[in-house]
Amino acid sequence: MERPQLALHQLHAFTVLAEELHFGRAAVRLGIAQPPLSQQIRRLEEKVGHPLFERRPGGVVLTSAGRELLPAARRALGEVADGLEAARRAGGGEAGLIRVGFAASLALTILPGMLRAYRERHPAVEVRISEMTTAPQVAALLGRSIDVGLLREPPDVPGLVAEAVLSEPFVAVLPVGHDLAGQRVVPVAALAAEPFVLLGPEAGPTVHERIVGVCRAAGFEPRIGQHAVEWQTVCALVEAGLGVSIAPASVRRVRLKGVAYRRIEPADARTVVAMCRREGETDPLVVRFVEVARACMP
Amino acid sequence: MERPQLALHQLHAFTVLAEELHFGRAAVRLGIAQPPLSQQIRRLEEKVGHPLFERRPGGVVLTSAGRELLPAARRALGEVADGLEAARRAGGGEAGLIRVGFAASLALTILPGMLRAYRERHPAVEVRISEMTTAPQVAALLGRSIDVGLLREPPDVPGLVAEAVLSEPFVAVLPVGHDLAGQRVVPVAALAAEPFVLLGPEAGPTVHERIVGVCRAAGFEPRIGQHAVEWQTVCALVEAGLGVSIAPASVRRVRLKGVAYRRIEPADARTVVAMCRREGETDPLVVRFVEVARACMP
DNA sequence: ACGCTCCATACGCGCAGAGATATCACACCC
DNA sequence: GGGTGTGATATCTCTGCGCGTATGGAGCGT
Repeated sequence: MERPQLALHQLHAFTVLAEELHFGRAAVRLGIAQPPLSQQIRRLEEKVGHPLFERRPGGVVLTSAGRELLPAARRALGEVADGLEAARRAGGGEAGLIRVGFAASLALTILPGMLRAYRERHPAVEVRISEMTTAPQVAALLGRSIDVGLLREPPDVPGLVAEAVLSEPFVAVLPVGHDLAGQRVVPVAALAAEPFVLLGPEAGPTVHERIVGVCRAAGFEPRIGQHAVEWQTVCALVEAGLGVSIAPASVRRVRLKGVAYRRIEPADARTVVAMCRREGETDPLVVRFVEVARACMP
Repeated sequence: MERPQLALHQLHAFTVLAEELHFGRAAVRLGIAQPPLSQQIRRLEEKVGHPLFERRPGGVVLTSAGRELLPAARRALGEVADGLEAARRAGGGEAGLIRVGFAASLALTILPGMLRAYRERHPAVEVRISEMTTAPQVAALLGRSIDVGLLREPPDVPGLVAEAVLSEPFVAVLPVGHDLAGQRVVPVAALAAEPFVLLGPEAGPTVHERIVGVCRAAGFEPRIGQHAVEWQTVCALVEAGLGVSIAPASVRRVRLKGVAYRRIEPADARTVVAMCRREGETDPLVVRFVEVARACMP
C-alpha cells in the first residue's frame, strides 16, 4: 500500500459539495467560507489529476471522475467513522472481543454464571471461550492468545497474576446403595479399599493431584478403577457402580438419581478456583471482565 | 456526517505498525525516522481516546481498541485507493458510465455497430442506453441525464452541438405484389392514392414530418392508413397489405419475404442522423465516445 | 446596461504538525 | 553491571495548508 495522498477532510468537503452542487451552500454546511472550499476541491482535483466537478452557471455538476470517486469517498468516510466508534467502544470496554480459557471442570460451576453476568453488562463484547487445562492456559496467557484464564489451583508464574474466585470443599461421590451413603459425613480413610473413578490427569493435572493428595493425607493411595474426562461422566460411572469418587463440591449440580454426595472428613481440604490474567493488564475489556467475574463470586 | 478527525496517513502508519509490531521496522517501511512515527501513533491514540498498542519489551501488541480499528482502517485506505484509481480511470476516459439516448429508428442502423466498437475500445465503460425521441433527448442533454443523443434531423438548440453521423435517402416500402414493385425506381407521386403505414408522430416527430414533407413536395397529402411505433412493424404491416410506406434506407435491413424496397424519385430527399452533445463538453468519456462514433460512420 | 449570482483568484495570517537529531528511560541478557 | 535494543521525550525547523477578507470575472436575467 502506497502512502495515502488524499486527506479525509477534503473527501468530506467533496461529498458535501457533491450533495449540494453549490459551493456557497456546501461551504455553509461545512462551516467555512466559500474560497477555502474552492481551494480544497482544487487541491483534491490536482491530486486526482482530473476535474471532479464541472462549473456551470447556477451551480456545479459532477464529472464522470467525480461520479466514480463519490461512492468510494462516502464508504471511506463511513469506514473511518465506524472504525473510530468501534475502537472507542472497545477502548471503553464496551465492545470488542475477549478470549477466555477455562478448565473443563468449571463448565459446571461458575463459568455459566459469569458469562451470563458479563453478557448482560457488556452485550457488545464477544466472548470467545476455549476449554484448556492449566499449563496451556498459562502458555496462552503469556502468548496472548487468551486474555483471562479460569483454572483450579492458582499457578505462581512470573508475569501473571491470579486471584481466587471460589474455594470449595471436596465431597465424596457414592452410589446410593453404598454403605457409607447412609452417613452424613464420610471419613476419607473409609474409602481406602474402594475403586476410584477420577478425572484423568491429562484432563486437568492439578485437580487430579489434589484429590490423590487428599487420599494420601488420609493414609492410602487411591486405587483408580476408571478414568473419565468430565465430571458428568464421573458421576454417571459412580451411579453405574464402577466405584466411588472425591470431587469438588460443585459436582452436586450433577443431579443423578443413583448418586449421593457426602461431606468428607477431614473437611479442611479445599480446591481453589482462580482467575488468571497478565500482570499489569490494562485492557478495559479484561479489566471489566475481571470486575464482573469478581462480583459473581458466591 | 461529522467532520473527519483522523488523518489517512496516520491510519496508514497505524496499519503498518500493526503489521510490523515494531516501531523501528515500521518507520523504515514508512520511510521516516522512528520518533515521528511515535508521534503519529500518539496523536492517533489521542484522537481515538484510548491506546491502540501496548508497548512491551521487544515490541508492541495491539490493544482491543487497536484490534477494532485495524480492519476499518484497512478498508478505508482501500476504499480511498480504489476510488482514486477509479476516478483517474474515469478522468482518463477509460472507465465509468456514459448515458446515451437514441431514436428508436436507429436501433436498426448505426447504434449496434457504434456500441460494439466503443465497447471494444473501452471495455471498462458502462454504456447505458435509453430510447428517446428528439425532444426528450434535447431536454435530457440539457438536464444532464444523458451525455450523448443520437437522433434524426439535428435540432438547432443553443448549448448543444450536433454533427451528422449518417445521411441516408428514403426508399419506398411496398408489398411484393404491388404494381410499383416491378419498377426499379418509384416516383413519389405514384403513391398519392395509396394508404400509408407510418411511424406515429409521437414516436419520432421529426422523421414523421420529414416523410410527410416528401409527399407534400410531390404534390399530395399522404393518407395515413395505419400507425406503428417501430420500423419492423411498419414493414410487417406493409407485407400484410395494409398500405405502403416511405422510410429511411436502413429499413432494408428488415428482410421480409413479402416486402420490396425501391428507390424513390426525386432522390434528393435524405434524412440525416445526428449525434448531439452539450457544447463545450470536456468529459473524456463523452469525447472518446464521440470519436469512436465518428469512426463508425460508413 | 446594469446588477445579481456564483465561483475563482490573490494575499496574508497563523498554526498544526511532520520531519530530523539528540537524548533519555527501561527492560533484558550475558 | 555494562551492553543492547526498544520506545518515549525534548527541541527545533520548516512548510503545508486551512482559513479569512477582498477582489475579479463570467454568465444570466431584467
